[in-house]
Amino acid sequence: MVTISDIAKALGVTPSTVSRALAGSPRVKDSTRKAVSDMAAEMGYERNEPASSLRKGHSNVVGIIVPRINRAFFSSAISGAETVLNEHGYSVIICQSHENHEDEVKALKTLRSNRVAGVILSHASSSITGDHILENLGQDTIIVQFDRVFKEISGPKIVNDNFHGAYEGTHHLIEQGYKRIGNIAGYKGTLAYLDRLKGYMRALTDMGREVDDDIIFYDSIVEKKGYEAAKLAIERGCDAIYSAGDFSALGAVEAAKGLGLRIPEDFGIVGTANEYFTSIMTPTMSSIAQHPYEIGRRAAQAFITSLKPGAEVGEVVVPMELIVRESSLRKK
Amino acid sequence: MVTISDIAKALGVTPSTVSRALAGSPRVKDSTRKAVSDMAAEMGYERNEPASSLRKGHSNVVGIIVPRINRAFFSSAISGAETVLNEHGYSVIICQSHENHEDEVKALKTLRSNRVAGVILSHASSSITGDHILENLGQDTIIVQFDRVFKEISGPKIVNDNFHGAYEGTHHLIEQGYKRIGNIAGYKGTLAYLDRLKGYMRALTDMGREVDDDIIFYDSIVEKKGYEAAKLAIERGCDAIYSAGDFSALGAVEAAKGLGLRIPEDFGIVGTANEYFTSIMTPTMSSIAQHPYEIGRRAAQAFITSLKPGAEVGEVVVPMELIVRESSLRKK
DNA sequence: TTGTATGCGTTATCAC
DNA sequence: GTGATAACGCATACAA
Repeated sequence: MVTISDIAKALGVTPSTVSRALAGSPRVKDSTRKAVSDMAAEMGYERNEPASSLRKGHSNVVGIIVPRINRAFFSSAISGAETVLNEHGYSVIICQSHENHEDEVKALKTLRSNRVAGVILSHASSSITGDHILENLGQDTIIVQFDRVFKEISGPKIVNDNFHGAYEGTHHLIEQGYKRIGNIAGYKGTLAYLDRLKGYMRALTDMGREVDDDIIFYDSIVEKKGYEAAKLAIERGCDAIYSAGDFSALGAVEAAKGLGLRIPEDFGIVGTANEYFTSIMTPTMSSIAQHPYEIGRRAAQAFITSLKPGAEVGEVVVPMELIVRESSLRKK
Repeated sequence: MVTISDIAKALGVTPSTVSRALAGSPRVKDSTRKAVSDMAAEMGYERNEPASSLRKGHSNVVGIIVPRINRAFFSSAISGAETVLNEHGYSVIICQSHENHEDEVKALKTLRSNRVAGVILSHASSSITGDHILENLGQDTIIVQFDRVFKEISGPKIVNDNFHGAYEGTHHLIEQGYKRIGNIAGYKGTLAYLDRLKGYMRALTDMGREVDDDIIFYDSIVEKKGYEAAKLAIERGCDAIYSAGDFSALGAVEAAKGLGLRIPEDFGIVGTANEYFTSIMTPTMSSIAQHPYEIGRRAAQAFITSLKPGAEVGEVVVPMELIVRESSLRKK
């Protein structure tokens, strides 16, 4: 492995000069810089990152913590973030919390141990507050939150425009002539779901409808729960459902079909996330698309921006987009 | 940040003793070890990984390189690997090659720069040989390949049992009474696809059928290509298709439907990968399931095993599993 | 079983 | 604009 000392010797200068030249310091002659970078290339020099990190007190690595990597939303967000960070010379360490608070704490400790320059995270559903985040990271570690965020932690937050997304989805169902629209609302504690709920409610009241708590179902947005919620909703007179997730919306489709209802004629459904299967199933399902890759990109950009002292990013709201398909299209 | 020196001072011993105690060296008194670990916990000590890595010459990090993170197969594999590696005290750096040879080389350089202990990788489709892998990694870096592997590179290789998977899928179609079975075969250069092709051929010959190159289609296994291939196959008299991918199989479904064929009565289809949508579409699609999470786990275990000098892992073949659904089930 | 001494490769602070 | 020097925190070879 070739070191800066090797380059220095080959060039008859000192390691300090090489280090400065490689770092692009203005305090080094242009010709020297050129000579150094040429020689570095020729000798196949590559910086020893651990040494650099030790000396500088932080690494060129950004940690990303998500509940699970193998979920379309998160893997796309990571993909977007990784692409941007690489362009800026940063690598990415990935940690999964498995929706588990303790694992999340462990991940934070690991990242601090590695002296990461920043952390991009979407917290576990079992993390109720963000205290552990600040406690387990260094003071100068940049924290970027996305999707699931704690308002009380300062710094950039990249989120879906959940309110308007849900608003549009619900509004669309009303426009299509559905009379009584239930809501599969997701976990009560999670901000993203709360915003979707608010959008749903606002759409109802804006259109002169009543909000009825009996047809709002709080729970995990998995297929099975969606099925159960939809059955109850139908019992309670609903002719449509807005679901905060696509999988629960899929469950709702099955419930409606099981009860002999035709979709969209008798029962309308709009889901959220625009999962791939929504465009393939029969009938195809309307859904509110999120843009996870873009969210990941924005999160990484927020990190890069935050590197400059004094720069503030704040909250970035990424639009969602209603994709109308067969499951909610009653009018022609 | 508390260091081993701080602990040493607090305990009246030297840093070396603390270092040894923390590393679990046998050359330290039990009582001392206990005192050290208690004090470390009390003071909230966490190892400075960059310092440790610099000293040791390698880090507690494993690099994973995949074409794209946001593909179900790879994100699941990463998830499995990450889970196992974390249990053994390793972190994971993720790199994407974007199917691009140059990006893959860059990733290897980055990982070497970070002095990773090992690399787990599935190469880009544009990497024809594995030379760059050895060239850009340290001698003692453990290399584990999975899914797409270069035989010429020694070390553990974790692969699907592509041959038997494709064999079973094809065999099943024959058993169901389909007469002329085409093949959407994937890229010609990739070993995994080649093995599927061999399985397909072997099933045909075992059952006394001819292999006809006119109904084997080599190309990317995306929906569009599957559509085109299936149209040709049908023109050429096929009444069934085995596809090396689910998305291309989906294209085949559309082609058959478009030509007025009923599935499975007139046309049978078996895909590969068992993507989520296969169980939701109409008709549901038979597919040969892979087990990416398990493959990731095995890859990580192979790395851990390879840590012990002298231990050899070699090739691990993970079974695939035919999931029969409506698209190929003609007999009752 | 513990202590002493040294160096991993880089960068920052001085001095010139 | 460049050089000398020190220090980041840890792990090991050697000595005791």
